Amino acid sequence: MWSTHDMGPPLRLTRAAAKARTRELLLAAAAQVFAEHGYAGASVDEIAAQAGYTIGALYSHFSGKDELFLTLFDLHAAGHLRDIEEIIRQCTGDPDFTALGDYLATLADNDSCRWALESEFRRHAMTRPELMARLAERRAAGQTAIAGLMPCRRPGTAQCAEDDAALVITQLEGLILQRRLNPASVPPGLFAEALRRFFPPPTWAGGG
Amino acid sequence: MWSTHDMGPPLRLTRAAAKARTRELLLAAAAQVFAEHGYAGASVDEIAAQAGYTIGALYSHFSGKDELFLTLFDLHAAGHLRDIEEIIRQCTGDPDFTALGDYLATLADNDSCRWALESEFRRHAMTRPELMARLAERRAAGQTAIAGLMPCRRPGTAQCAEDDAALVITQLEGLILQRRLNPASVPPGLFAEALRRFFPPPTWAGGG
DNA sequence: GTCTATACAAAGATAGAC
DNA sequence: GTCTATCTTTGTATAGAC
Repeated sequence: MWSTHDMGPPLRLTRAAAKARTRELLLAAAAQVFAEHGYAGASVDEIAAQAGYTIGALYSHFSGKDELFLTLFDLHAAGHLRDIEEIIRQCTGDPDFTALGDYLATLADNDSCRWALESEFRRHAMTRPELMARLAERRAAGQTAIAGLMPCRRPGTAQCAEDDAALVITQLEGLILQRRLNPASVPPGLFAEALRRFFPPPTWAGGG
Repeated sequence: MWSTHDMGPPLRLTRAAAKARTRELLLAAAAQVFAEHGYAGASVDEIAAQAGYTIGALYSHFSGKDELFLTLFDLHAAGHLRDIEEIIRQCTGDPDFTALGDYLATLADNDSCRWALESEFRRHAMTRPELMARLAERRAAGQTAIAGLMPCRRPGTAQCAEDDAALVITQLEGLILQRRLNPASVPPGLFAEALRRFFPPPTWAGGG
């Protein structure tokens, strides 16, 4: 036995690791609560409780509600970029976008709180210039990454690829959000259909 | 003189009209405040003050914050449908969508509070099944209206037009929201470009 | 590092005066 | 129909015990 009390094995977590774990739990809980109630409607009390702690613990990790929110705001920028990289990876070897369409539908269906949270970020940013700039910046980065994939309609103009990338991103994002509201209206095949419009196959399928 | 006091002309508004006017002022103020702070962050006090009244007046017109929000929610559904009708009207006689593109850009630029409010409606609906159903229903109506315009890729299937309409709506809406975040990334011409992808011209412009 | 207790402020809603 | 005053709840943040 390791101890006089029935504690099981000594926690293998170092103090630093334990602290980091608490922080992660708080952030995950915050994501859920902010997604459900919005920034103002979320109470730090509920966030702490959702994570299995009390406000005291929360305030020892974050200066307050605002820092918690801004931390999530930036964390989700990273997640957004990872998604785009995954989408780009799946583009190769999936000429008719069936697999990628399924992936995007799954992306919409999982993480129920994620898209509500993104909507809250957007609304919040819309009335706060400094957040709006940060959001625009992160979206521009994603757009440039997608632009590298675009077949250029009018070769020679880089702007053309950027414009097309903006179309792809807003189209896919719009479809994801619509699928969350009404899954039947956006079957996985519709994602593929949308993508085929932007990335036409190298060979023409003459109807007949 | 009309009165012993310096009141100016007797208000031409009937009592019913005056009441309706107060109601409209309160609704307009509520739209602004909900857009800026979200549902939970908006205080009925600020809404009333913004309209030029106090809470007492507000509560004589609405049962509370929730009824105010839901009334706006349904009012904006009507505005949404009017937009779509206007878009459809502009489609005729605008073969390359230049005018319609400008119109959509203007739609994004005006009513700064409107799109923040729509984002709030969406986020709110995402975690409330009954609101989600109402929102999905109103969007389905708009989609069907657009579907009537679609050239059918695979004639004979009505589902095809509905699918294409879903693509058009999510694309344009996504562009409008992106333009609000960063106008430079979505010039008016990009709306036109997007529309041309869905409504190809009857004659092919052979590159050359 | 986490919890309990608490100070302090803000907001939703109601009652009654005018 | 609108305003003022008030009740009550909720929530942020802090202080101090362990």
